[in-house]
Amino acid sequence: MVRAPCCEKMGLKRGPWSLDEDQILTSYIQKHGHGNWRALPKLAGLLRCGKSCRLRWINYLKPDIKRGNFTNEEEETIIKLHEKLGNRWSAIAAKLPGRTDNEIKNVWHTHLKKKLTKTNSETKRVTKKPKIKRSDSNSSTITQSEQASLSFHEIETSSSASASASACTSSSDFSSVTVGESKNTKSEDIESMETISPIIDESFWSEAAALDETSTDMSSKNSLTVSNEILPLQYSSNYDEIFQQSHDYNSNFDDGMDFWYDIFIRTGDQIELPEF
DNA sequence: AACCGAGCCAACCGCCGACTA
DNA sequence: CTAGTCGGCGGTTGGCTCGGT
Repeated sequence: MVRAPCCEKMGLKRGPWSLDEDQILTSYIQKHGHGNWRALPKLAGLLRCGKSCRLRWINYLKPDIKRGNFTNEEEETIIKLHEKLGNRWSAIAAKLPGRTDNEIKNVWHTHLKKKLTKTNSETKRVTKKPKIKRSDSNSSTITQSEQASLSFHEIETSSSASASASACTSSSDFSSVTVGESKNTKSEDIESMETISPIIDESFWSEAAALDETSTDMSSKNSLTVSNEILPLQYSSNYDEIFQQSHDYNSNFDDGMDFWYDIFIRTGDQIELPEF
C-alpha cells in the first residue's frame, strides 16, 4: 500500500512559525481543541499541514511546556532513563513533566552524550578520532547518526559468549547488545572493551587468534590500512602495543577508546591518521 | 569588520501501528 | 481482508547564533 503524503505541499507554508500563526493556532485549540489535526489548519485558517500544527503545539505552544535550561536533576533523570529505555524519547519525556520528546532528544544529542563521553574519558584512555575513508563499498554501512548513537554506555559487557549484532538495524537496537569475553583476551583488555562494536561475533575472536599480527602496515604516513583480519587480533591480543604505536606515531593523540571503537565498526576501512 | 566552523534547536521527513470504512 | 487515514515516534536537516581567528 502506498501511503499518501501527510499533507498537500502545494500552497502550504513551511519553516519557522510566525507569531501570528502561533496565536491563531493557540486560540483555535483553546476554543475547539484539536480533534482532527489534518482538518485543523483549514478550520483555523492556517496555511500549514496538520502535522506541522501538531508538532508546533506539542513542542512549543502547549501551556504546560517548560522552557529554559534543563536542571541537573532533569539531566540525571534523562541519562538514567536513557540507559533503561534507549532512544525512546517519548517514553523518557513522559517521565519529565513539561519537557517534550523533541527537546529531550535535542538535549541528549547536544549535551548529555558529550557529558557521558567526557565522563568515560576520565576513566579510559581517549584518542583523537581519525578520519575514516571507506575502502570497501560492499561492507555494511553505518550512518553518521548510527555511529553517533553508539555511545559507550549503551553497550554493556557481560559474560555471555558473543555479541549478536548482525540483526541490529537501527541505532536503538544497539542498546541491548552484549559483548562476550573472549577466550584469548587478557583481563586488562576486557576492561577496555566495554565499548566494542556490536558487529563483533564469535568468529571474530577465533579468526583473530589464527592470524599473523605482523601484517599491519603502519609505515605509510598518515594512513593506516586495516584489513578485516588484522584488527581483531590487534585488539584482542595486542591492544597496548598497537595503541602505543599509534600514540608514538602521533604524539598529539588524546587517550581513549574512540579510535579503537571506530576501527571496530570500520574494519576493512582505511584509517586516515590526522596530520600534525 | 569579516569570515568560518561548531553548536544548538525548531521543524521536517519517513515510517509504523492503530483504527476505520 | 484490504485500503486508506491519522496520530505518534525517532531520525535528520538546515538555518541561526556565537565564539574564535
